[in-house]
Amino acid sequence: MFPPLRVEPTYRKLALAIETRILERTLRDGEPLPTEAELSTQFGVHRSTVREALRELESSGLVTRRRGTKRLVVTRPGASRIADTVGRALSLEDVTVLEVWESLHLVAPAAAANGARRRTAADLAAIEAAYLRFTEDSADTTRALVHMLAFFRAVTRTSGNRVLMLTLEPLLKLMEPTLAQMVAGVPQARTRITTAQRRILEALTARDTEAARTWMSRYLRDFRRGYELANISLDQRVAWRSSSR
Amino acid sequence: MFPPLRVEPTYRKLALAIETRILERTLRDGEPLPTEAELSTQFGVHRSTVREALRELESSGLVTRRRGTKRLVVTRPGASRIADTVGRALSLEDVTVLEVWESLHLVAPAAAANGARRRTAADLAAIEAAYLRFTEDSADTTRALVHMLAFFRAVTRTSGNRVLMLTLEPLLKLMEPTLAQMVAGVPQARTRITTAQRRILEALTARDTEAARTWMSRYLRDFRRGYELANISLDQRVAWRSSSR
DNA sequence: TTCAGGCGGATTGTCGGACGATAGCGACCT
DNA sequence: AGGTCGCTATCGTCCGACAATCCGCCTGAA
Repeated sequence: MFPPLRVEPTYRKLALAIETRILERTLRDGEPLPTEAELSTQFGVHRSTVREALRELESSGLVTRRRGTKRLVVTRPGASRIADTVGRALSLEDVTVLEVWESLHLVAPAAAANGARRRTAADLAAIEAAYLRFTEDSADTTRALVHMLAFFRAVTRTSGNRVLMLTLEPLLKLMEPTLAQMVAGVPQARTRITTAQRRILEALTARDTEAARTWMSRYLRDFRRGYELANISLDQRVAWRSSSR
Repeated sequence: MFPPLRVEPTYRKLALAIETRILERTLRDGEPLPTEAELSTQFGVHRSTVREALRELESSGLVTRRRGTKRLVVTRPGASRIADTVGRALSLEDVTVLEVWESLHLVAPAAAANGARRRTAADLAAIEAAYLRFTEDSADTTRALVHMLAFFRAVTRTSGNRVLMLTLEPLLKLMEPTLAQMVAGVPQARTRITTAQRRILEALTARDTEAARTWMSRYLRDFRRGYELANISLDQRVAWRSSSR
């Protein structure tokens, strides 16, 4: 018996070849890719084929085009791109708000606890900045939302674990719409959020692991309570709008 | 002041248009995409342009080609594709084994605890199957590894949280190489793994939330210990080989 | 010297068309 | 009914062209 031999089309081989170069750092972050014509002659294939390969790489975020520029440059697929990919996948799986909330409730308190040990002064400053911005802008739901998310990110960053950060991002993006609904619909939410954020900040400042964990957990449980008050079902599927990027 | 207007190339608009149709379920999972020529005339663009858009969708896993077939069909980007994407990103971020281990140590025990409440008989059967296969094949490192991962997946599935499952997958993929090294290098690992897996299985059977959490946590701490014994540094970057898929 | 502006070449985006390979499908034969 | 053959549609790749525009260079003015 022979293994089913699979013939990959040229554009895929090409994409894989370039991807490999990027993964092994032969092509490094920020470096411009060769021009299409150059790749075309180097690999001995037609430019159309090269372009198909490039679209593949572009879509996976390994190369991007800086705004208003022509050449493609090598990039690392950042958190926001991953969030898009994962968010889309989760939304297609009909994942519910509850599942996302559960996951957030798993990640964030742990991150906070970790952060309480490792946080630096700079970390604290970033968190406080987000906190302050929230208190200032809490009237405007849209802005408030942005600052809430920033708070989560800042706290998670203190954990020093990039996997957590990358995991967090899609969760936030998926929570965003319902969260906005909740904040808009529950007047008392803003003060509760402020309190919780302050407590978390204090705990991190004091390097109090357990307090950080507890308050973050409480914070998130409050979300859940807010959902009930705002009459938002946790069983609804997460919303998703594909970002044009 | 005008907002910097961004002109998207046609292939991107096209990809976005089709993606939208998929996201909103106008094009459903399993359905074949129209042919390139058809799309070309429908959208009034050249076939090359269509193809570039298709490569983009293909790369993001929204459409795939079944083996030995011509037409592209609409698909949901499954766990393994997400794992690829995330794994690649993490590896490019120079994430360390420790960070991945930490994340796994965060997700898996929680999943087990959740699972202890919700697990069905079928879940248990799946877990036991993985467990038994491991005990049988534990001599062969490669096979043993596969069964270990299957065990994780099965346990996580009981949590009923698809976000966790999707989160787990890249972690496992990233742990795999070092895990293999560890299992191969530490003889006593196999019995310890067997014990831990049995305990976890028992806890899930008994619906004992805390025992499930504890044993899963212990199991993972054992990994860490095994790493030390096998002289594998937790500070090394995770390995990654791009899968041709 | 330095900076604004203008010019030309290089590069990308899109198009028209062509052609071989082969998957899919139906007709045909047994 | 089951299997085989051959046609056609569709994909993969290529050739070449052309407009838009980004980029770098050169020039002229302050």
